[in-house]
Amino acid sequence: MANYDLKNEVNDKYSLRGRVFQKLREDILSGKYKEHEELKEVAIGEELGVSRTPVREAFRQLELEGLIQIVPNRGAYVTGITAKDVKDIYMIRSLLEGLCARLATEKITKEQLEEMEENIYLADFHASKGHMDQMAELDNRFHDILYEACDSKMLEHTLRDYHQYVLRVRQKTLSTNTRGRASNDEHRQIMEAIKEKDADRAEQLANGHILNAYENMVKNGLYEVYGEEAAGSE
Amino acid sequence: MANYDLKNEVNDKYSLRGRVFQKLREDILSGKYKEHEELKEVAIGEELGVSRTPVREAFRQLELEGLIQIVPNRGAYVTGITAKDVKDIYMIRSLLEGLCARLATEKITKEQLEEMEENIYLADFHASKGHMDQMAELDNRFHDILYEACDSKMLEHTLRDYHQYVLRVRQKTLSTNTRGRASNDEHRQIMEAIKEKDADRAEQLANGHILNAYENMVKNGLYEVYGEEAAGSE
DNA sequence: CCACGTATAATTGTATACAATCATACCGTC
DNA sequence: GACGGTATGATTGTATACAATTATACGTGG
Repeated sequence: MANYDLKNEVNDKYSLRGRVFQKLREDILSGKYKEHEELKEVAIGEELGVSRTPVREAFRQLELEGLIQIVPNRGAYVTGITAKDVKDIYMIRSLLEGLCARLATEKITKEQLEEMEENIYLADFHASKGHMDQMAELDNRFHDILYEACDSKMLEHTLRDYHQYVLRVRQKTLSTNTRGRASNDEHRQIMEAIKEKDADRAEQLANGHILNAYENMVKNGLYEVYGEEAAGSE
Repeated sequence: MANYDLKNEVNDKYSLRGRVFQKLREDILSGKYKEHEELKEVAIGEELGVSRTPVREAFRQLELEGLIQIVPNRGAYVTGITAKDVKDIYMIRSLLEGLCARLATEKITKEQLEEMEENIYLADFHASKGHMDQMAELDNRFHDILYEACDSKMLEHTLRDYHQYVLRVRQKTLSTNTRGRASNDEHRQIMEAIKEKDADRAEQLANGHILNAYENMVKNGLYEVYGEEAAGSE
């Protein structure tokens, strides 16, 4: 559980610790540091041109974010995500995104609804052009809007955490054109339910949307991305 | 999102940082440090007989746990929880404890089931004697068993986080004898559903159990505990 | 050749020194 | 007297020095 004040995300940009934190998070999520790789304080410090102190503090944060694991007097290791973890996260997310959509039905602002509409419209365009990077970007943004719209700091934060967490795995999942289109269609349906103030339907759709994303991911070879361990773990 | 390896809870006992972290968490949860109170690195350090370094690292962790908020170059302040936050947490927990109970129906071990049974039996005894401290303890433990039983590291961790978080507020909520008994009865029902492998019923019961706990809390004056801000915030 | 123990190197844990930032109080000016 | 600026103190941010712990390599004895 982390960082309930989003302002700190801004703050983090202005301290060395914050920059180290963000950099390491990005590098772990992007796969630069692989699972079980050891992160050494001095090495990271030298690479970023800072001393051990901010690095250590960043480590402590990364540990609580679940991205690394610190073994006392030994070191910090990039956390392994098992296939079961991923499955569990999607189960949890399914429920919570449903709740989020339900709450958003009541609380969403006109501006947020408009941005959603634009997002979906744009995604249609990029889908037709096969622009996969933009599709992924828009997909992320759609969910972000939903998280904001539910007007619950707690829920928003939890969902962001999970969403960010699975990005490690998702990576190229959306890169099949068919899923990109289907996903965007589901976004549209969710938006329409919200627009029509049908909270139950919005919840159900958001629920299914996450489960579909998971199904698709499994079908398209999550197991190749997170090789041996993930496949073998359950 | 935090500390996915529970071994670290053990580790924490053996480092200064870990001890500082635990001590501060306890003190915040118990109310020794009140909302918006400023925590100063040197003061805490002197009080615990350690230097600023472990204190700072503990601060970073507490921030990610949502217990304090760090303002750069200013200081660390105990986080305020609004009434809406509490409500949202209970909504989220309701869903997730339901999921947890459902999963536990499949995965629970014989030993866990036995401990549950014992827990409920003991709670009956203490309820009849009016031992409120023991009741609270057993209540916590019941949920812990459930979290373990679902056999999902991710879900277990998330639920623990939230559970711990609301302890700040809950404090004396269980101290009405009537809720203590009712709560334990609900525990029994959940356990029986799990025993009979009725996952749907277990989920539904766990769902309701959390919502009931919330209802009761509101009725019994959450607003007195978390005075002005909590009451005014929504 | 293997097992065990010791020495050494590498790494983390902690303390402290110094730099940067922010709040406060004081003083001068209008 | 009010406003604004500067100086001073307090507090956090960062770097570095030192202590403790752990892993590795080597050598010795069996």
